[in-house]
Amino acid sequence: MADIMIDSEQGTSDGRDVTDLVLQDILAGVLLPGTWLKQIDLERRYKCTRPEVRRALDRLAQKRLVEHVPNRGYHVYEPDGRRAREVSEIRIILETAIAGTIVQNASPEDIAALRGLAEHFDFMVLNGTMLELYEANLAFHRQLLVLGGNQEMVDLITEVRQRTSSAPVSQWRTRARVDQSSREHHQMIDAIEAGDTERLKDLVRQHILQG
Amino acid sequence: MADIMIDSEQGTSDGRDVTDLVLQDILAGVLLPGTWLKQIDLERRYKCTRPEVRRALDRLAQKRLVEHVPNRGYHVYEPDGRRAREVSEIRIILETAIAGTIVQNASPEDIAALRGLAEHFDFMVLNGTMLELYEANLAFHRQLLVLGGNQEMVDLITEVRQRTSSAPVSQWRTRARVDQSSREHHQMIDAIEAGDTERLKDLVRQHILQG
DNA sequence: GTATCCAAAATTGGCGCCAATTTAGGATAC
DNA sequence: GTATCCTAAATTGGCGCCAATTTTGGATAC
Repeated sequence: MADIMIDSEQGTSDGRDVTDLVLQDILAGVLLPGTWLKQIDLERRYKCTRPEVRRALDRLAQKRLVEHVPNRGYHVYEPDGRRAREVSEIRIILETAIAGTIVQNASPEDIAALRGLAEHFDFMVLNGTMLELYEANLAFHRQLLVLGGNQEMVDLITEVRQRTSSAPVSQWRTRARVDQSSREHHQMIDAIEAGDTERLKDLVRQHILQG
Repeated sequence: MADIMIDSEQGTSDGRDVTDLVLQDILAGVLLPGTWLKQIDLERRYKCTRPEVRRALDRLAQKRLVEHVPNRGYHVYEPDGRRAREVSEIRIILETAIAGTIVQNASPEDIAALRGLAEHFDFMVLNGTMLELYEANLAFHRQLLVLGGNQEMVDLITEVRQRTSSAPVSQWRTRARVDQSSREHHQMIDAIEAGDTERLKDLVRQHILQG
């Protein structure tokens, strides 16, 4: 079993549990696809106990972000093109289906809030870490989806996005890709403001397929 | 904490893990909404160890079928009308979105297989336990969804259906409801055979809203 | 240099145990 | 009869430990 030494360490004292911390490191590209996650290494890395590590790994395995191999341990799943395509298809279906409701529901305050989040993303492009960028993107999209009025769908899409290793490092490989994401956020808001459901659908579709 | 004595017991020797067994009992209405699931009771019921119980409960909590209350334990979630409606909406969106692909992809062999599963459901109406009926229904719907060509969606919908306490006992309260489900299965197959996508969509919508 | 074997080291898996917390029931007061 | 308090019993939470399994690296043979 390959022995990957992990340098930086984070404790669990900030109220986030180990599952979140491991997930962050997967999404940030620190724990690369294929990496074996040794329980004793994770204990040291995240300054936590073995049972906490085990629970986190089991949860991530249930979400299929990591795979459990009995007696050998857990490793980060390799990217799977089929899964990524299928997830994108699901997202397009769901997110375009609620476009009309979003347009209908959006108040001026909602639109202002979305603008704020889109601008926060822009700020993070220039000033933030990759993870901060990812979280700003997620915050924007959650806020957008909330306008669809189906909380289960918001949670489901948020969760489904994590199912593939569409880590930030692979999602935004170039500055041009990041800038396109940024433009599309603003264009989505414009479409909502203009009450243009079809335009919003097109933008959502394009945005998801870009990633 | 209410003390619910559970009579029947099942071991884990048949290869299914405790998570599945608990889930079955929730779906079968044996473990009712609101029931506190005491770890030591589950150990006895399923003839397994505490760590196995804990893992199962954590997994079910992650799926939001049970709620974890720190230091008090886990209880089965009460039915939530909002969640059930939202889940139905999600299912309608997804399952009607792939209706066209299902119609396109279905070979005569596929249609025959679906007929077999629909007939199996009919058989279970007359001869099976509630749980067997539930599983026959699930098998039919999975097979139907597989024709949509998106494996992630099949798994997702299967999982999402479990998110609400749409237990068999509540889904099919009357024989009339069961019979309607049975008729609709066959009508869906007829629509697929006839290449009638719109008809299939209507039936899927009606079927989901009925439950 | 490559293949095989073996023993030590490393790691996983899971059990037992007990501290921490909650519940239940009896005693007491009003 | 109801409310409050207290204590024992019950239960949860989590740690330590060690058996089981795998990996690693050195020795040996070809």
